[in-house]
Order: sequence, then structure tokens, then C-alpha cells
Amino acid sequence: MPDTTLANTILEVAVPSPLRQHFDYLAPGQSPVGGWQPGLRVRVPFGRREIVGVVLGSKGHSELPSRQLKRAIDCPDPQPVLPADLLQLILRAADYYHHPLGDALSTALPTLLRKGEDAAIKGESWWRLTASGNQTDPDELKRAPKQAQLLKLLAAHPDGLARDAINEQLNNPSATLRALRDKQLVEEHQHLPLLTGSAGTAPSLHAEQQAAVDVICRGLGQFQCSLLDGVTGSGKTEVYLRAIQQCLARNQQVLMLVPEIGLTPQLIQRFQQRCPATIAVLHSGLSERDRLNAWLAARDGSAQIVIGTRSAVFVPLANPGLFIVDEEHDTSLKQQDGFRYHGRDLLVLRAQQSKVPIVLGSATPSLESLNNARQGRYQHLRLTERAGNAAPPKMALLDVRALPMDEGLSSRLQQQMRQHLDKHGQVLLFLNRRGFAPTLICHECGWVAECSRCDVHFTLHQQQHHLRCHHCDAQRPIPHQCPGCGSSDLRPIGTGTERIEQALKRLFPDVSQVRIDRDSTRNKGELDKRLALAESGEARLLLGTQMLAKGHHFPNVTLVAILDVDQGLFSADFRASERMAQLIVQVAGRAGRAERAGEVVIQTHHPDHPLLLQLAGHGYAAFARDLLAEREATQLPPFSYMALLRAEATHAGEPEQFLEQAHALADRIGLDVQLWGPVAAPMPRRAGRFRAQLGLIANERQALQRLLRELVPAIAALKAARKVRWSIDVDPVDTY
DNA sequence: AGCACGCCGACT
DNA sequence: GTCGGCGTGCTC
Repeated sequence: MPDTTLANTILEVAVPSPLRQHFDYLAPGQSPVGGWQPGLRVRVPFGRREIVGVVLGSKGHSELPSRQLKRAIDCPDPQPVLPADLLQLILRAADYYHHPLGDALSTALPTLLRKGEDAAIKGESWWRLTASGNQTDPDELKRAPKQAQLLKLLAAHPDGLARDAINEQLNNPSATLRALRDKQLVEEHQHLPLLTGSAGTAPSLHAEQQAAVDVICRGLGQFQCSLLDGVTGSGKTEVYLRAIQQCLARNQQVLMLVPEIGLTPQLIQRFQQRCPATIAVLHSGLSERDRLNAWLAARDGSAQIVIGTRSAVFVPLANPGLFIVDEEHDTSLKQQDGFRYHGRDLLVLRAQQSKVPIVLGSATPSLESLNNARQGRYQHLRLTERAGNAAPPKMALLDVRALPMDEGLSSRLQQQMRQHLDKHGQVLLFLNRRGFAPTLICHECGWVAECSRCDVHFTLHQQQHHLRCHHCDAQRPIPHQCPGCGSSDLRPIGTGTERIEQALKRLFPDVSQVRIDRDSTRNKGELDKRLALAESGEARLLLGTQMLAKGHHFPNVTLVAILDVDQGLFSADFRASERMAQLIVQVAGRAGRAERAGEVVIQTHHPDHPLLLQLAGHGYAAFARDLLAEREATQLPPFSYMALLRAEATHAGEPEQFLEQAHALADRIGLDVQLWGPVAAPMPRRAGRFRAQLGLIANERQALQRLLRELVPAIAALKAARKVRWSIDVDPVDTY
């Protein structure tokens, strides 16, 4: 036991910095009532700055001479801001991903808390109509036009309006608000970022859904991981909702992670209609105050359901009962910079730690999760029927070899499109490449327009009238003459969505169309407008990138065409084919409804490719089985464990030199880990920086972890480490 | 990461 | 003669 009765209690403090160590401080004079518990924040002098750190522990003596110790300034918390279980989770996460703890802590905490703000809910002042205000006709207030105006404004906002928002609409509304309050027509309230749902009517479950609900609910109160593997339209959300209801009935909280794109108003609405509970939604649009309030509401238990993107895995819960990860295969669940954690994997860890069941749901599960299910670590719950007996879409490969092509559309595909349009179906074309053309080439000398800062071709954007780099966003005017030979015969090569759009206008001049990609939806409101055109059927031809593939359903679409699948088949990234298949299945799922089966056509130059054949002929499960066998034969994840050491620098060669030293260090440590590289990154130069990487692969997770535990601190101490930007990525999802 | 110190080029 | 470039070093 550390002697904390001494006046000179020493605090071990994690500070927000990339340093892989904690710092000792003398405790401030005033100590919190509960003593110096881990998870308390302290304000401390650090170098020439003053920052907020987190107490990791306390002790009576420091190894450092006391004259080198500074005294912490004060402690803003009466009790730990981080509950013990959450601090434990962050400690384990920082350890597993080999990321500096202080930085991991600041990633996990709401911004206001790491700035030293009180951990207390403070509602913003909002105003809304009272019951009698609701019944009052604003026109009765003829003599007071300003009051009438305010009444109308609030009538348009049933949930009320922030004082700031009222100020924007009305000039100096204080007196008006006071007058209406005195008439008891309006009232002030504290706004919290919480929604209240109600118990709507539930559809009946089919047998598979009921079986899944039963398995999940039997697990309530203990750790259990289930993979809810359900085809599109099989009603996964309904399974979640039933399990959530049972969890709520036990007075326990639910935490659900969704991909960035999955946090749609439709999903929130559905939860609100079906869950008689308070719901906190954590999305990127939240103000820092709302984010903190939601975090605190989850911590004190007043938010019964918490829905958020990956960072919500770090939301504290007073009484956790059930965890859910929706679209568990989605790569946005992994943070791609800074603290590179995987939201799904950490939530599984957290479920183990909190002894609660977790459900991973997807129509296209990751190979990692499928393997875990196969090994018996996860319950494999399958939903194979579509709700309402909807027929599954029929998938067919379309061999475009030697077929006439018009801007990426084969003659055969055009015929099929016409047939579906004639029968009043909608047609969805999917091409994961925006812009007009990915390359602009000189027909005389072969010069190609390339980004000066990255190793990629410029993409031609004809509508915006420039060349743009999709990696660093650099742009340039379209040259009229070749800078190499002066020829004016510059030609766009390859096809992007803009070019298809142009071709469709020519080939189907009488058919209305809508293009949905990042470029066409740049302006605010444009995405909703375009989705409405697609959903209402006003647009008959839908064209887009993966923006179109996720989240939205278009029941009148009877034909889905994947225009170019071949790029996914021959990528350097061993996960490319898995991604490609997931994307195809997701796109295919946009189509069809009960009475009309959708048709899916995949254009390819490789109709004999075994994986494609398997996917088109036997579906994702069969495809995944083959791909898993391939991964096993080649000893790639999930049959091995991988980490990637990346480096980039402004001077060529520096990343490689650094990685060579890292390689040498790893060799000296030995252990059972293979080293791949250093090699240049798949894109060797990006935004003017040279990039390289060193792969570390082991057959056992433990072996990789043991190596990294020694290697990473040694790398950090390297002199060369300060000349490059480096990072370690454990279980990388992307190798670029 | 910040933030300072420190020693060499083009500006009022 | 100064402002400021970014190399180097430190943070209990």
C-alpha cells in the first residue's frame, strides 16, 4: 500500500502527448474526498505549458529526486471522471495498439473534459411552446406582431429552439420572450442531447429472427458474442430492437456502434418509434457541449440507449447490458490515423470485461468474424430469409470481352437497361470512380497529366473544369496543349461517373437520371434532394459511387449493374477482393422488393475468375468460405496476425532508412515474427511526402504482441524516428 | 505534439 | 543592423 498519509503524495499522471511514459507530480494541497483514485483529472505544469492529465496511480516515493518534481495545480473532479472499467479499457487498448497512453486518453475523452471543463451536465437554454401556447392561434396576437412571429417560429419547432437560434431569427427577442412567458404561452427549458422514444407496434418475427433473439437474450447478464449474419432485408434491425427491449426491461443500458454513413435519420427515427427509452446519439455534427452532455448522461445512466460511431466505444455506462455493432465489416469502424483502434474489436473486449452479450451484425461479415464463428468463439446466427418473402436478387456475370462498349456500358447491358426501363423499373448503375476520366493522355507523345505531389494521375473533372488529384486534392486547369510536345490532341482515358452520366444522356435521352457521388452532392441539401429523386422514382436511372451503395433502399430498382468489377480483382491489397464482394452485395441489396425480384449484372473481363463465379453463383457465404480457405493456405489474416510500421518524410529514402533500422532492431529482438520489407507504400508519394512501410506478421497474436512491446519503445528512441513521421498500425485494415 | 533555444539569409 | 527560417532538445 502506498503511504498516502504523507504530505508528499506522488501522483503518476498520463499527459496528452506522444511520449510513451507517465510523469510524477507532487499532489496539490487539496485532495479529493475519495483520495487520489485513478481516473481523476489534474491540471499540471508541463514544460512551459499548463495541461490537463489523468491520474494513473499514487505512491509515497518517486524514483526522481524531489527537487525535479513539480506540484500539480489542482484537481477539477470530486471523483474520477473516468469510471474504473473505462480507464481499464483505454489502458488495454493503448497497450494492444502500442499507442502512447496519454494520447489514447485524450482521443477517448470529450474535448471539453480534456480542456478541464467541469464534468457536469449544463443544458443550453432553449424555449418551446407550452400546452396553451400550442393551442393559441398566433393571429390572435394582432396587436403584438413580434410575439405572433415568435409564436409561429416556435410552433415550427416542436422540440423547442436554442436561445442562440432565436436570436438569429428575431432582433433582440428578450422582451418578447418574457412577455410570452408571462402569458404562459412559452417556457424556457434546459436542452439535453437526448431523444425520447415510444413503444410502437412491432412486426411479428419469422422463425430465424425469433431464434436469434432467443440466443442473444439468453446471454443477457454474461459475456457472449454473436455474429448476426443476415442477408439484406432479413430484418437484422428488428432483432436488435427485440433484444434491446429485453435489455431495457432489466434496467440496463445499450451501446450500439454504427458506421459513419449508417447514422441516418431513418435509423434514429426507427429507434425512436420502437424504444420507450431515452436515446443519446453521438454523431460528428454535435456541439462539444452536447457531446459532453451525452457522455455524462450515458455515465449517470440517464441515457438508456447510446448510438454512435466508433468513438462511442469509449462512452462510459453506469449499467451496461447489451452491446451491438451494426455493419461490423465496415472499415470506418477502424480509426485510420492517430490512435488506430478498431471500434468493433474494442467493444468485444469491453463486452468481455463488462460481462455483457455483444451482437455483431452484417449481411457481409468480415472474414475475421466469420472465422471466429467457425472456431466456435462466436455464436453464428443466420438470417437467410428476406422479410415478407421477398425474392433475393439474381446475380449474373456479364462477359464484356469483345462486346462493343460505349463509355463503359456494354451493348448487352444497354439492352437490359432498356428492357427494365420499358417495364417501368428503375435502373441503378454502380461505378466506384468519380470524375470524368481517371487519366488525361497526349495522343501524340504519350504524356500523362500527373499530380506533382503524389504518384497518381490527375482525374479529369469536366464539370468543374479542372484536373484534380483524389489523394491530395490539388487541382489545375485543364491544359489545351500537351506540355511535352505542344499537341492539342489530349484525350481522356477511362471512365468515371461524370462520363457515364454524359453517355446516358445521349443513349437514353428521354429517361430522367440522377448522379450521386461526392462531387454532385457537395452543396448542402443536394444529397437529400438527389436521394429524394431516386426514392420517389422521379429519376429512373440512378448512377453513383459507394455513396449510393450504403444505407438507402430503392424498392423500385429492378436492375443493378456493377460497371467495373475488375479493378477489385487484381489489387496489391490482399483484402481488396473481400471489400469488392462486400460492396457488390451491399449495392445488390439496394434493389427489389416483395413482388419484384431484383436483377444484378456484373460487367467483367474475367468471367472465369473463381471468386467472382462463387459470389455470383452461390452468394457471399460461399465466396467467403473460399476466400477464407485461400487466406488459410497463404497464412494471411485471420490466420496470422499483422502489424504495419509506416513512415513518411519529405526527403526520399528517409522512410526506408528509418525502417531499415527498425528492421535491424526487430531482428535483434528475434521472436517468431516475419518481417516484410521495408517496401515503398503502394502509393510511394502522397501530398509531397515519400512513404514506406514494414510489415510484421506472426502466426500467434502473442508473438506479435511480445515483439511490439519491446520494439515500439526502441523505435521511438531512435534518432531517425525524429526525422520521419511514423506510426504503428496493429491489425491494419488498409495497406496503402 | 508543443514550445523554446539557436545560429544563418533577405529586409526596414 | 533585425525578422524569421526550421534543426535540436526537453517536457515529472
